[in-house]
Amino acid sequence: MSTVARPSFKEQMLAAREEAIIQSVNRLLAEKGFDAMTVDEVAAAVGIAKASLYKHFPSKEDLAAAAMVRVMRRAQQFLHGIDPALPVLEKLKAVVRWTLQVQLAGQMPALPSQNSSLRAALRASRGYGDALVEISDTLRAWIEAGQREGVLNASLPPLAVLYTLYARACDPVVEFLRAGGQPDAEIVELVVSTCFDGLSAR
Amino acid sequence: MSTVARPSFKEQMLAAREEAIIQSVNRLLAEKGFDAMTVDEVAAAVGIAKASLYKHFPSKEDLAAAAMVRVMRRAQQFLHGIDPALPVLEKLKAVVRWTLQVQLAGQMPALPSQNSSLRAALRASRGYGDALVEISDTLRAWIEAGQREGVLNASLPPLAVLYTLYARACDPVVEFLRAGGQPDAEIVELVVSTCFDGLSAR
DNA sequence: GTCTATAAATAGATAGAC
DNA sequence: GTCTATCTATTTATAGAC
Repeated sequence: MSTVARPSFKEQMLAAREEAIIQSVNRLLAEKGFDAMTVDEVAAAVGIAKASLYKHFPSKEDLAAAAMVRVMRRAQQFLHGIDPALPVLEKLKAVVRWTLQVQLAGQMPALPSQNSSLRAALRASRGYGDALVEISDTLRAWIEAGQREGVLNASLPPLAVLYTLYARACDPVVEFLRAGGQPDAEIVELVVSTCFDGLSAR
Repeated sequence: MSTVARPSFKEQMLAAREEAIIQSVNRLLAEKGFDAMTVDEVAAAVGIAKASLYKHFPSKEDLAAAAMVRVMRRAQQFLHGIDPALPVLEKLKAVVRWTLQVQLAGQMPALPSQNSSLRAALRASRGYGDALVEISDTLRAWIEAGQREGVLNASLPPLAVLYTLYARACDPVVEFLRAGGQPDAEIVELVVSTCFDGLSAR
């Protein structure tokens, strides 16, 4: 189809506009979270009228879901770009480093609170669920390999390891350390270190 | 003063009512966070009219701040009740276990988003700031002792350890693991284990 | 202090012209 | 598609009777 092979000028403009919208939403979701973010703020940040926003996205939930889907796709891209020859431990650390950098860049949307309307929208979103499943499958395979190889603690359920890695992606310790004046590069290494090596002496 | 030595009946009723309010606020803050919590919900949960709430607390921010101050005071009480003879590592693990149990009980208020009106109220609150300082001083002393004794990783800045412990108190991994069907007791031990021993094999 | 009723502001979402 | 103007519901907060 020609629309895939060569998007028309109008389609390119549309896509660019929607990308700009999603970027603003992403930043606001990271700053204040879904509940405190207002559609008026989004419109002001993008520089268009609120009614125009609603021509692109039918609701505030869809707006936020689109931003979260984009983050998930970026994560997928990052996973695909990891050198398969790397040791699994290095792969997993690279993933954590990436999520920390996204956080430090103010681009990691805050977790929606339980029973939020956003949660429902995400569950209904094909793109979000599919990406989450693919990412989880990839990470789980690495985790299980790491446990077989003896580089990861084999007494932990793989699911617990997976969730622990996910939790680092929205770890408030990043915000605490930044407020404490730590440089970004040190924050990344401190969190990677405490995540994989723990607080106890080795 | 007799009001301290023997509170009148009316004062006792007032305190009990305010305690009931704060408990409802605490639960709602844990469930939905400050922004998604409404004063109407609080009034409905307590079973009184909204206007009566405002006779006790002058604003939604004060309502939430009171709940968070109560959590901090509970934490102080827990710290004071820890056996001083325990090894520092056990003291710190006990603190983390306590915060995890508060989370699992649905009693840990969600962190207010940055630049929130609640943040400002907390900064202005004497009770909150004082409790936070006292708790931090106690924990910092234990952390530094642990590093001197060689039971804690001495290459980590004490502040980073402190913030890591604080972050466990609102760690989303608890919610993930619970959704994954783990029993509460296992969640506590998994998080304590990953926090102090890390994900890598030892 | 507790209530009912209401104010005042703001939220998400739409109408309709261009 | 973008805009201005507006609707409707909700939210924080208050007035005023008891």
